[in-house]
Amino acid sequence: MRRVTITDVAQRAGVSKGAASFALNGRPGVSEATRKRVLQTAAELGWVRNAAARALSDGRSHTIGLVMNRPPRLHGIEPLIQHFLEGVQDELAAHEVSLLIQVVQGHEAELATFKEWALSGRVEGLVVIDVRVDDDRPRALDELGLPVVFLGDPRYTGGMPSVWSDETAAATALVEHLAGLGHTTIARIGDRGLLAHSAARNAAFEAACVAMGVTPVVLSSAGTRTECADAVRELLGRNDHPTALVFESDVKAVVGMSVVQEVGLAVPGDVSVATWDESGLAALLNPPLTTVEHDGRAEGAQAVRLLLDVLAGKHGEPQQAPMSHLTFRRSTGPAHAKV
Amino acid sequence: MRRVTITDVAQRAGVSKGAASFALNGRPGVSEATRKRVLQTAAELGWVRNAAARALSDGRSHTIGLVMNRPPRLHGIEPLIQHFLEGVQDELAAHEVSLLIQVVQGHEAELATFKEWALSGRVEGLVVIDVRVDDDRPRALDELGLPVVFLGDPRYTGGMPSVWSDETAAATALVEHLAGLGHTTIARIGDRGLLAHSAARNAAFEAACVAMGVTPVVLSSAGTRTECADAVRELLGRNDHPTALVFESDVKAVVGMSVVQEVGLAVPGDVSVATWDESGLAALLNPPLTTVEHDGRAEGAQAVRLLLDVLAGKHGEPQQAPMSHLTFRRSTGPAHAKV
DNA sequence: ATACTTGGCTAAACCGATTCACTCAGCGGT
DNA sequence: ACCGCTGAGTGAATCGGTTTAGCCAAGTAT
Repeated sequence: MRRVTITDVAQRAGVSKGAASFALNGRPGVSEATRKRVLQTAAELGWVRNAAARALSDGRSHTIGLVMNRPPRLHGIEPLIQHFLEGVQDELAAHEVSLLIQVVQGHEAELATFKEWALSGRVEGLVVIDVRVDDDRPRALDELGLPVVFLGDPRYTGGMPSVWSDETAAATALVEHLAGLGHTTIARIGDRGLLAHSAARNAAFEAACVAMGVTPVVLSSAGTRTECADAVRELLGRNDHPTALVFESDVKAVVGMSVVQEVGLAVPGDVSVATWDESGLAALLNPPLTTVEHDGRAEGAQAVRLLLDVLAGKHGEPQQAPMSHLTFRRSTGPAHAKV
Repeated sequence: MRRVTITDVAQRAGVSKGAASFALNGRPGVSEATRKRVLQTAAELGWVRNAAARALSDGRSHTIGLVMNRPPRLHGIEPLIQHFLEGVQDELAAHEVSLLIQVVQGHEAELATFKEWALSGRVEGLVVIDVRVDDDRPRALDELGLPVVFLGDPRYTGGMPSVWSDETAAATALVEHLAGLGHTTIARIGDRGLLAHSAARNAAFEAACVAMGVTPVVLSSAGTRTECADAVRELLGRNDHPTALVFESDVKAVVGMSVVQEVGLAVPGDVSVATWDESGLAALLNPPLTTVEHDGRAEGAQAVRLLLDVLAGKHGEPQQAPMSHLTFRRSTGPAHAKV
């Protein structure tokens, strides 16, 4: 059984191909009566627009791209990405745009994908994640002329359109909470590789500590879970080790807490633990974790809205994502060992 | 700057459009000298084949699809899926085929996506994951006539092409290990919703227990992490509670171990713990987890190879994935409480 | 009554590739 | 010298839409 084309619909409805196209795309040029008739015959015949033909003729692929360049075997897809993708798809579906995802390994492969996509016209725009502080993708993409929205601080994207979150408020609230519990040395175990959001959290954390008069220890060497474990082991081996640990993600917090146990310390008795980027695990652990949560789904939707605006020719200023939110749980408690 | 088309390349190389196409696609019909000249000019001009035009003219989209219908807010993308996607992409990249991913919520939305893709010609074939024991997608896809490879036991796919793993060997080895340690009641906390691979594991686990003379307790109600925690809490509250717990994934094992601690029991002192589907977390926990691992990446690549075979007109029998592998770690130990 | 607009529609060009039906030159065989 | 054959290459049709130029009838202004 042959596929139904717009010509079939037009014939059956007794109009020309062009008129059918107008009707099916909601443009002026046909009477309401005709439009209705065309739409109905299309439905009857089960017509679905051929994606390739449309892309070829209107010069737009109606597809946006996303490259996941996450070092293999290091971190799994941290759970955040799923919520993010859900938000992306929700928003795209509402506008009948598809998402092309490419999983690559390595920076070069990522840039090559961008170039191929741009030149083959496969995507009209990109959402770029995992912005780094020394990121060269903004420049590369600017050269390619491919519309793009970054997920990260505009400071690192050359002012190109982006969605980012100011972590100051959450970091301050978290540090205030811990300082209030009597902690005087607090460590943050961040990612390796200087991801922009990680760097922003580092800075916000450090500033908050200084403001509260506590000593910050900031580690940015824990990209992998193994490195995270090693970092915590080293931290806790110090003489005056920190009495509170703040992690970059809940999975890393799990790893960190294992190390705490392993060296014979208790949470929160000896060491308090908190984390960013929680994924539904925090409340179920023992003890439940204090977390800074942000809404990955909302960010995904927001990024797509911004990208679609840019594609529609609007300006596309960087936008701030919804504020992160702090939830207190039992993993943080009074520091009694010292003070 | 206009995009470079094949016409540009043909003109510059002094041949017809048709000849250029032959040359660029490695088909007979042009001399070696001409082919080389065309390829070189294409490279010089930076020509990249327009995806839409090619799809339209040769009637193939050179794209396969994958729908992720994972209930939102329940489990995150369990880590396995990332390795799987990596394998998929590796294999696809080698054949210049793209991957279209759609994240949907709900069964209806998934079927609608299949239909839309089939009718719009957006994808040539599908990889379908998370096969359930009562899955109606095989029938639906058969009706649509869309080539597909399932990731799951062929019993549940109506014999359509699939990649699946026989869990018998791994389950037997695991149960033998635990029985050898003196455990006489062993529980398996599986997923809700009767995923085919989960059911297969249940069955293999149960059979192995019977063969070894130990009492199996099989729960299939722990789809979400919360449900998993509740299930474990209930299990450990029983009079003669199981002394060994086997989980469906490492993240669930983490949740389960929290509950074990919470009720004042120790791992592996009072309760042994093991898990399937590990994602790099198992070795880092305290204690490190005994695991049944399988190679998601290899499975992804294998599924794509099979699908490409099917698309090439070959027959496509169900295939077995590489065997799972058992790794012993400290989370499993002797059962001394009873026996 | 004539000219000018406007709404509704048609016919044809076009997007950029692939593919098919041919032509043409050169070659070998008889 | 003629015939057929083969390999190289051309030109046009084609895929299924979108879009543009233009036509016609009805309505409005003059």
